[in-house]
Amino acid sequence: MSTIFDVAEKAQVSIITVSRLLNNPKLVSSHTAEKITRVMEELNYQPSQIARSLVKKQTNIIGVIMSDIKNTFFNSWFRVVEDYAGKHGYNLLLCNTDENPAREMKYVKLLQSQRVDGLIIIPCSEKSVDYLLKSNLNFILVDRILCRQKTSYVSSDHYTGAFEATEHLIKLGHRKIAVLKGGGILFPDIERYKGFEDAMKTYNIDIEDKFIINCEFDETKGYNATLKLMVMNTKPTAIFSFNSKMMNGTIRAVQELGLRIPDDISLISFDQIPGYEIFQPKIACVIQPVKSLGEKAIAALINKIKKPEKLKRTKIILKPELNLGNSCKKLN
Amino acid sequence: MSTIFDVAEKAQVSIITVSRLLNNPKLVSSHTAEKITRVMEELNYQPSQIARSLVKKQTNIIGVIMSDIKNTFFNSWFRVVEDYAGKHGYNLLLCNTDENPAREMKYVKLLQSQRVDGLIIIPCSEKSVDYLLKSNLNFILVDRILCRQKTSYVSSDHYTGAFEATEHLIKLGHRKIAVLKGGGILFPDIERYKGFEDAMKTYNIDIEDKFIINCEFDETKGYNATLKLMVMNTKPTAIFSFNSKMMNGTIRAVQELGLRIPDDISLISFDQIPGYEIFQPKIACVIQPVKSLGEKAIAALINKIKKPEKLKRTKIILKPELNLGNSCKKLN
DNA sequence: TATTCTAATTATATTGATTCCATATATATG
DNA sequence: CATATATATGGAATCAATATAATTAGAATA
Repeated sequence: MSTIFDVAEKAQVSIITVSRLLNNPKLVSSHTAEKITRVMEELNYQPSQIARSLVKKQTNIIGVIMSDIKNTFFNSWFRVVEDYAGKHGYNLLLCNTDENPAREMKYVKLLQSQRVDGLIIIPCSEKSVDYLLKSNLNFILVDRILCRQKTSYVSSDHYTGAFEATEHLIKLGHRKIAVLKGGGILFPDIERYKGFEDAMKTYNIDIEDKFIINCEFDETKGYNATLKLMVMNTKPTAIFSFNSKMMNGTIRAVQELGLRIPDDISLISFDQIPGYEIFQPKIACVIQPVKSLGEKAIAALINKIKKPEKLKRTKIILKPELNLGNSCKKLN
Repeated sequence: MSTIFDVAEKAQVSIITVSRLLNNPKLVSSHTAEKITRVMEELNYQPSQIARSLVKKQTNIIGVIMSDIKNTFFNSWFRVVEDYAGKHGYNLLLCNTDENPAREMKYVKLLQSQRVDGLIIIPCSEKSVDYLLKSNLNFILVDRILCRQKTSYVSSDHYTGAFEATEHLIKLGHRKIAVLKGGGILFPDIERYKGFEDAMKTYNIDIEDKFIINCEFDETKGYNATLKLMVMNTKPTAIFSFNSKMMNGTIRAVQELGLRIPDDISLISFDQIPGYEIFQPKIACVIQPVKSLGEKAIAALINKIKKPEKLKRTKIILKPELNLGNSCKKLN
């Protein structure tokens, strides 16, 4: 790989002149500029971002830490972030944690070591966020609000999303509503359950413990839970899943049992299931504002990077949308 | 952000001792090591990969250029690559081109500028590959073989995949087979069409021009093409789509027309459609060996980075698998 | 003609690490 | 006791760029 020295030597100028042509071409005479440009092309020269970053203390790289890019919600979100970042001259180092706190911490330190200009993180552990707060890295949380008093964040209103989904079922006459939830550790999980709980309370409906199942956002566990639910003496009339993976499991189970949707069981879920556009019935779902979640987060982060003196925290909560589909039956 | 100087000063040692502790701890006395470690924790010190990279001429970053991470095939593949790379100490800079050659070229130069140790690319343009060949960057092509005589690559056997899919239809008695293909520019598209063509020739079946439609791998175009196909005087009995997006469009169209799969029309596609596991009927498909495509590519690349003297090119072609599903009808 | 100004170019220091070589101290060997 | 060896530490150069300040040359002004 050729360096600025090689270019300078071959063009018979000093390295500063080459550097200046790259950074402030107006200050170089057109004759010299032409000569240098020719040499740069001959040598296939690309300036080293490494050396540049060392002096400038700025890498033009933003780190992205998330759970799993295979998840439709996350990869749609990521593309929004990438496109926006690209337009502003930033590139993205992508790290998937699989909700593993140790892996998350490892990645945080690694990105700090890489001297990324900033960090967008969909965190799974408070420990990494604490660490980030101690470091002086610019970062913004997405989807999951932790250390609420100190951090910048952009998130969906999980509470309201769940409240409205539950209310929708209640207004259709459902009383026996089962919930497939996570382990109660992640922020969205907690908020969603609160939303469900409050909706039930608002309409004076008792929550039956046996209908509330921790499936850890896992497809197979959703499948098993559904099988169990549907052989109970008093079955639920509706199942509310806290993500699309568990809903996938539910649909498989329901089909295996030969039940019809929504005639035998009503279904509603957070996030669109894959294949939503194609298959019948369309499963009702709470849709998160992916585009805004991406754009507002990356915009706020870049803003923070460029104007570090402006210290106001970003606190954005976006309302999700309820998509009714045709998987919920009106009970008489 | 504190530096090695800060640590050295506070611990009252020289910077080399600090550096040595990080790189070869055995050479530092336990007493000094302890002292330095304490200071590093106090200062929240993480060594600068930037400075390190400058001296070592090695960044531990691998660039990944692909079409679109939203596509299931690509994101599954990416995770395989990331997990393997992570285990070997590499991080990934991800770049999505949306099949835009200009964007691809921009990213190639950018990654060269970032001095990535290597590059995995699912290319859309021969120009970028030519440029890479002129540069001395380590790189490997995935899925799409370009400049075959000079490059390293890992790809599916698109030809055989398409041949076998076509043969499957033929053996079920289909003669009027429609094909939804791309623009005939991308390598997999060309190979797949050859496979289809050769299968038809092998069984002495004429290919009808009106059944071969360029849908540019686009869902809406697949939808429109299907609508058109199904109102022809002589309709096809089967549709073979070259990717899952166009198949999505086909399914939507077929459902809108009130046709049953496979009774009224048989369907087969490259790649699994989203929701494959859940919905009936299961659409027959050619499944590419995602895991191998990822692992073999990243393994070969890392090998090349670590042993640059070993100059043998990697040339791997992996056979895809035919998944029969229940979307193809046997004609009598 | 001397002086001032502007445009074009360059010398030197700096960034945060590693590498290579040198040195100091302590212990072992003859 | 002198010398050899091992262990622990440090000095200076280096990597490829930019920043800051300095210098040179030519044109404009007094």
